[in-house]
Amino acid sequence: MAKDRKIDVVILGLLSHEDLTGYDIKKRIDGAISFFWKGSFGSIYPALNAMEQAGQISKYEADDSGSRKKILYHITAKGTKVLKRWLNEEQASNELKYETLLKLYFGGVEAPETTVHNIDIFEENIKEELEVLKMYEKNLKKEKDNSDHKHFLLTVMFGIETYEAYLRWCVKARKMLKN
Amino acid sequence: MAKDRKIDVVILGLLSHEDLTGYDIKKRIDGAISFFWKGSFGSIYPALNAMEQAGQISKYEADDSGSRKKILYHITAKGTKVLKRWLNEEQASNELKYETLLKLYFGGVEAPETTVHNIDIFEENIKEELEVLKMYEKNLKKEKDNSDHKHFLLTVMFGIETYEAYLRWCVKARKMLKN
DNA sequence: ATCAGCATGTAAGGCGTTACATGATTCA
DNA sequence: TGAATCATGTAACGCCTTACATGCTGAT
Repeated sequence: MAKDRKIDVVILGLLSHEDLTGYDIKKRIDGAISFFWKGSFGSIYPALNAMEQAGQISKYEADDSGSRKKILYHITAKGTKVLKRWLNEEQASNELKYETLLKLYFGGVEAPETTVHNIDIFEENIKEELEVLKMYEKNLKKEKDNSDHKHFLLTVMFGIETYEAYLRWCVKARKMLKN
Repeated sequence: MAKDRKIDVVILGLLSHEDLTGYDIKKRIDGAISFFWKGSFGSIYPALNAMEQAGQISKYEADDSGSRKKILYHITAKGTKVLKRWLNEEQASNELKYETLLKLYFGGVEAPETTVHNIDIFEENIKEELEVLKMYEKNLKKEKDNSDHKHFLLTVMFGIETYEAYLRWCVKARKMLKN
């Protein structure tokens, strides 16, 4: 794996469940993963080529009843090893980049209403995202508990727990700003 | 401000309170801000030059009782305008990049103990950081409540609220993984 | 004397986004 | 017929980190 290119393990992780096209991978990333990780086509396709060169994944064209070209990727034994090695590494970088908090921190140079307004917007967005996560949770709880679903559910629960904490904080913060 | 270079507003925000050297700015970023924003010398010094060229900040050498060179930066009226404009922009990018959650999401390919171990490590780190935040909170609550301290306190409270949510989740998650 | 911390900066290079370019298929 | 979605990729460019380079100051 290229030193710090984490998109690699995202791809390997997704391919460990099923063969996918680059386009599929993008869709998966935009789904339940999106709240803690992002990825664009501009990073996915080059990574797929590099990883195939490195022998971590293999590609084949879908013999899908004629029609258009569609390149499916499959994880190799080498790729699985890379994925497992990463899972067993202790260090993990966890970073928050919250512009809302930055605006809050420096909010003293403007009127309190400005800060309150920024909190309102943040709250709106979080409420929307929370709804989405709760929908994911509902769907995951319906399914029979195989090992993978349990893991997916845990990340969703993480999201719900933290977003609810955010919302509690919004209420407190507004109260404090209005004295 | 260069289109997406957010370090600019961090610098402007810090300079809106007091004149600082590049080195000071780095220290401030590594303090209470660090849990929701990062910045290195390699981004700070070039940004300072660019912003001075743009007239958002001005520099002068400290006439500080002889001794070594020390360049202090001061925010200009133009810089203040940029800062305020940013504070009043509605859009704000808030992103989480949590490798721990990625490892959790793909944890199904390894033994549950691996995932539990990753959660343990995460929990340890959060506990440590929570202690630091609580110390900040204690200090901020001691100080007389001027407008700035209120804003600083709110970001710290955000951190505490979310970190406590993380810790609650850790307990739940471990329980679920051990059945 | 030596080491940690103060202080400023540059260079290389990686990562990733946005925008562009292209074209097929499906559905209304 | 036209729009949305499927599908693959490239190019330009910007941001930022890491590592390097340099030297002073203050404390032990």
